[in-house]
Amino acid sequence: MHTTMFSILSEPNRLDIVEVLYKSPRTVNEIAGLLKLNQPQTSKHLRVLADAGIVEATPIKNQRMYMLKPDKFEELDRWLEKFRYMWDERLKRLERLLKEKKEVKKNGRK
Amino acid sequence: MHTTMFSILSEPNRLDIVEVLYKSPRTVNEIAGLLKLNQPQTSKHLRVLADAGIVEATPIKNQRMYMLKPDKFEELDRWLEKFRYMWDERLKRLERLLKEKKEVKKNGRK
DNA sequence: GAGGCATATTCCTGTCAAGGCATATTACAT
DNA sequence: ATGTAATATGCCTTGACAGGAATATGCCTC
Repeated sequence: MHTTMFSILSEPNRLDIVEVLYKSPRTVNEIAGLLKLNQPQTSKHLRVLADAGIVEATPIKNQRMYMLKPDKFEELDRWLEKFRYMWDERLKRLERLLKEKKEVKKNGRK
Repeated sequence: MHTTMFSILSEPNRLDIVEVLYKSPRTVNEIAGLLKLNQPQTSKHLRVLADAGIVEATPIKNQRMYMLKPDKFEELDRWLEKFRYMWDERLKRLERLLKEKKEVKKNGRK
């Protein structure tokens, strides 16, 4: 279900975290510092993100390095694929082409 | 901001509405019927979707025909673009290629 | 193994948004 | 103009969830 992905990213701070991690992996305190969040809330958001598989952590020394996991984004991308027909010009051209062919057929039958 | 798009689609019934409208435009009652929602909540959800520009209605007789608007989906798609590097194999191949070129350069300098 | 950072968890509180139900509005037909 | 079907809005209650502050846990270093 995509609703979980959506609801998780609908929280502005979490979206910001994703935008930060998209540039490079970060520790909790780095994230908190960059986004001016308190450490506890940062940890909480990261927990939510991690539970959803959007993010993963690898321990390094005393700290935890968080980074994005591709899977959920890929999933979302595949879902969006369905709607691409609405604006994809190549597809529109294809449609026009098919229409023309139909016309030709019609005229041919006359 | 994409948070609005996300928060709107995080509501399961609204996502369902989008999935229905993706197949074809529908009137309010049709949607309510298909998804077994009460008419008032359906109207409310449609209002939210319309206010966000995800959906638009055209009056036809006594009813309102709702359909998807491409813009927001396109926007979302462009946003996702940024993350595509994470799984897109073509890009990974490209990266490898660039790396190889670097190596060649290095060796050439020796 | 004690002290010190880095991170995680808990409890509390307030806010916000969805559902249910009643009702209002609009557009059409006659 | 009045009745009627289609849709929209208002009000209320309830549940979910984010932030704040305090505290707990984990993991190094010495």
